[in-house]
Amino acid sequence: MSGLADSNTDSLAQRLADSGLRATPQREIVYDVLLHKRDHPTADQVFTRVKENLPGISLATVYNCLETLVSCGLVRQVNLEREPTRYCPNLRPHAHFHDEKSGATHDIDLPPGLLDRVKSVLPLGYEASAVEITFRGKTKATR
Amino acid sequence: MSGLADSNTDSLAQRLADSGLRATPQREIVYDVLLHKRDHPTADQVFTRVKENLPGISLATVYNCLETLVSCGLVRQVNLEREPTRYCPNLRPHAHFHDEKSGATHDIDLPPGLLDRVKSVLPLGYEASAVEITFRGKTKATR
DNA sequence: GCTCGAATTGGAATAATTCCAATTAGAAGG
DNA sequence: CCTTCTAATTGGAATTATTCCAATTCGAGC
Repeated sequence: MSGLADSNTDSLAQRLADSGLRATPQREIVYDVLLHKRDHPTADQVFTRVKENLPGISLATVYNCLETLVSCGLVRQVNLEREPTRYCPNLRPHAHFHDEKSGATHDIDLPPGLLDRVKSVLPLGYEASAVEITFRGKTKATR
Repeated sequence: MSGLADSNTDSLAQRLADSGLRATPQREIVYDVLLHKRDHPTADQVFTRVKENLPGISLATVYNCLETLVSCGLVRQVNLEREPTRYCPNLRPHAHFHDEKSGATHDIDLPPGLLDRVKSVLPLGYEASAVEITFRGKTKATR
C-alpha cells in the first residue's frame, strides 16, 4: 500500500532505541497511520486504521503504542474539551484550531518568537516546559 | 459563614434572568462556592463543598448548575489533559498554569493585546471565538 | 390555592481509558 | 539453532467522569 514508511520507520526505531524501547510492528504501523493521515485521529480511529494492515492488533496495544510514541516525543496529544484525546505527529511549534461546526482540528503554525512572547507573561518563578494554544471558532470559506 | 455573597448573587440572578433561567438556591450556592475558593475545583469537589450548606443536593444537580453557569458566561471550564473538568469564575482574560508537581492550577493574567496578537497568527478565514492558553511546568520558590 | 413548565433528584447508562494476568515475541548468548 | 529472559501484546474486566432519564418537587403567576 506504500513505500513511504522507511525513513519514518528509521527515525522511529532510532527514537525508540534512544529510550531503550523496541521497534515493534505495532508501534511502526501506529506511527505510520499517524503520519499518513494527519487529521488528529482519536485512539479508536487509529485502531480502525491500523487494523487494515494488522487485523489482530488490540485496542489496548494501540493505547500502549500511542503512549509510547508520546513519551519518546514523536507524537503530541491534543485534548479538546471533554472529547477523546487526539494524536498529532506534527512536532513543529503550532497551535490547534477547533472548528466548532465540523469538529475538525487544524494545525496553525506559529511564527518564531511567538511562544517566547507568550511565555514572557509568566511571573518570576514559573517555568513552563510546554505551552498549548487552542482556538475555537468557525472557518469561513475564503473567497 | 459570610456576608459577601449578595452582590455576586445579584449578578447571578441577573445573568440567569437574561437567559430566561431561574436563580435557584442550588445555583446560587454552587456559584458562591466557586467564588469563595478559586482553586479550580472539579465537579466532585464542588459537590463536596456545596453539601456543607445544602446537604441534600445531588451530584447531577451540581453538574447541571455548573453547565448552566458556563452557558450564561459566568464560569469558564478548564480542561487539562485527561483530568476531570475544572471550573473557574475568573472572567478576566487569563491563561492557566498547571503545576506538574502539585497538580495545582494557577491563573496567569494576560496583558492587554496579547490575545489579539495571538489571534493574529490565524490565516484568513479562521474566526476564533475563544483562545485558550495553557502552560505546564514547575514553579520555583522566588527567593 | 392551582397550574404548568422548569429544576432537581437518584440511579442507571455510557464512553474513554487504564489495569491486570496470561500469553507471545524477539534479541542476546550459548 | 535452541534457550532464556524480558519486553510487548492481548482480551477482558475495572474504573471514572459524565450524561441520560423518568419521576418528583419547586415556585412564579394566575
